[in-house]
Amino acid sequence: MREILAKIGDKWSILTIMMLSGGTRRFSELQRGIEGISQRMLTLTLRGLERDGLVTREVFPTIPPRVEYTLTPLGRSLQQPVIALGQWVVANLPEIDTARRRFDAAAEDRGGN
Amino acid sequence: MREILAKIGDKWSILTIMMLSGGTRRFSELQRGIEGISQRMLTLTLRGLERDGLVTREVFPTIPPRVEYTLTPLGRSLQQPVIALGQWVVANLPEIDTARRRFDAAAEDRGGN
DNA sequence: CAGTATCCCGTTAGATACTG
DNA sequence: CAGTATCTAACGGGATACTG
Repeated sequence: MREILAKIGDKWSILTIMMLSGGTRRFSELQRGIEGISQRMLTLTLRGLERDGLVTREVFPTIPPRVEYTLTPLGRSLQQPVIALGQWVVANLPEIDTARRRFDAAAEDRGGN
Repeated sequence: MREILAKIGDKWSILTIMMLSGGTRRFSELQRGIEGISQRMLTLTLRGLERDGLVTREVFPTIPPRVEYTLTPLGRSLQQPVIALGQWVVANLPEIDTARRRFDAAAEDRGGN
């Protein structure tokens, strides 16, 4: 369970699932949509999701090549929780930021590093 | 947002929040409840959650010392999404496991190392 | 009890270069 | 386009020892 949570909860996995919630996407679309992800990490993330049965990978042998990723039914069942989490983060980002500044300022006062 | 997700999505944070969903807990209770966490990681995780305003830390200057951790309102607002995620994992663990074995077996066939 | 302080190693992720 | 391969710096996290 720890291991599954670590994988599902992984930031790249969450962002990828959020992207795929909008429907089938190509590799390059995902990379453009997920800010900051490297080619390597996108590949590894997609392989992991595929392995866990959350995503299917379909290759079109055209030139140039084209690969499409789609959520499986299992993957879609994960949408609700994951999107809820994502929305929570977006909604509460300002409050977290404030809390951090307060915490850091207090640490500073106590003789911060 | 990436950074917040990375922190929230962290396995220890999720498990800690799940533990604290049951109410206020002492340091040692948390350590016993979260299987596999080290003293160091529990301390670091709690500091992070405290910094982000999700958890409060209350020290009782008794002998022996006693420290209690409680979810803040912000932390409690995170309960729903986090617990939903945890429940999804528990509910779908078998299916994920099956998918993995299938995937690994297929890789094996294709000459997987 | 509830930490803090070190040491240290394995994994991870970013950058870069190459390919079917 | 959609990867794979390789190298390396950074980080995570365990073990251990010490303390208010």
